[in-house]
Amino acid sequence: MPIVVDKERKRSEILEAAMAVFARNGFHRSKMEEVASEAGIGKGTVYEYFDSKHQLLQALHGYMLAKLKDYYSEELKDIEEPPAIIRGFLAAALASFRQWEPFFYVFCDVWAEAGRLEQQSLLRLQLRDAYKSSIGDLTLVIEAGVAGGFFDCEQPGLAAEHILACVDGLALHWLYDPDAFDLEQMTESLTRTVLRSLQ
Amino acid sequence: MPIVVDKERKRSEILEAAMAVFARNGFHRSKMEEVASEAGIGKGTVYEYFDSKHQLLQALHGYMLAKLKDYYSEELKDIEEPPAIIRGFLAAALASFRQWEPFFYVFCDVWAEAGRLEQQSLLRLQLRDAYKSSIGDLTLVIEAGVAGGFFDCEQPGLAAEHILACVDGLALHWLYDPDAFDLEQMTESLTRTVLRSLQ
DNA sequence: CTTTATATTGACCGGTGAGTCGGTCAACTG
DNA sequence: CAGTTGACCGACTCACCGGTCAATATAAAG
Repeated sequence: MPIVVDKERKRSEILEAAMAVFARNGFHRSKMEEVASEAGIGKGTVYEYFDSKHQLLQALHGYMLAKLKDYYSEELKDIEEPPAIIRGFLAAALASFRQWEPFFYVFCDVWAEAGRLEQQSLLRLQLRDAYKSSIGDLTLVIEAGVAGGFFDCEQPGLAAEHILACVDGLALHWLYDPDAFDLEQMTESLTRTVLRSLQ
Repeated sequence: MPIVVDKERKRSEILEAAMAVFARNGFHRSKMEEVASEAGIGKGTVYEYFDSKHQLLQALHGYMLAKLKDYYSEELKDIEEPPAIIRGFLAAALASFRQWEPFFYVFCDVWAEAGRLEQQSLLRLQLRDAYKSSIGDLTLVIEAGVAGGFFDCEQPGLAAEHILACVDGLALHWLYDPDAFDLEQMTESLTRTVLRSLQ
């Protein structure tokens, strides 16, 4: 057996490179050539790891979702009370805009892309699963808050959707006008608005 | 003078065709050829009216913003009380998802595109202006509500941003999972959430 | 009908970039 | 060392599409 390579490691390197390039130029303007050179390898090698440009985007999306999920788990792991979890979630979400900026550029491409694909395309399924799972988690937190007497909310599932939509919408705004966006102030005021809407 | 054509009318026809095609395929996958045939004219003619594909997108974006603005004015023109205006705005916004679906597909492309352009590019400026103007209008409504004793809100500007972000985020979700989206129920619950957050 | 100014067109050009493939080389084996 | 395997590469192919422009069509004017 010749040459032992850490396939998994190189795969990640390509994904990181793709993230940087896609975030910079947008998916459609990015060339596989550039992804390769960003990763410090030849174009042909990229095709050893991914079948096509589209499949690279899918893989990248999955990779990003997993990373984001880990990030949230880490940020929220020691928090117990529902209001504090909501507060922590919003703070983590908005903080992630700055810290993981490239993610959101790519997400925006994925959103635009996914809407045009078959209902059953992997990208769409990934998006839906991630969305449903976030909604589910948030809903549980709100329900716990209601049970604990912290909140008053008749439809926790819908409230969760509103909260998530708000965060996604703010991410969108951040992308095209980051300078007009005061993250600290926004975090504080958003927390107040959300908690107030849950009473 | 030979051949008199209604330039303005044909321009609109091309814009409507572009909207349909861009919404269907996404901006980057759309061909100028297809826009032309959708409009029932030759490719060359499109270039009599627009300098380039990118400029066509810019023009389309301006056209869409103007239409949306008219739509909102019309929907809200006879409403006086701030809570009713908020209610009407949310209803109109969500209803527009279904009614003007192609708009939002194109908006998503514009969002993804604009983030990669120069700060001073027309597309970004258009987006910013539209956003600021919507925020301004909403802020005035909230302030009027506070003055009239309907609302209690310390930072109307930020509350307005939250509301708009929520609507944009829901639009995004609608795009990739329209079936999971119950517009009527969402309108009602969103109105309740928003009004409650304003007390 | 001829002239003239304008409107329209689509064949064509040139640049581009996704994906391929034959060749190279490093590492391991016996 | 000779042989084998498979990771890596980048020059190449080829379909594609944005944009151009010479040719054509149209309609008003004379």
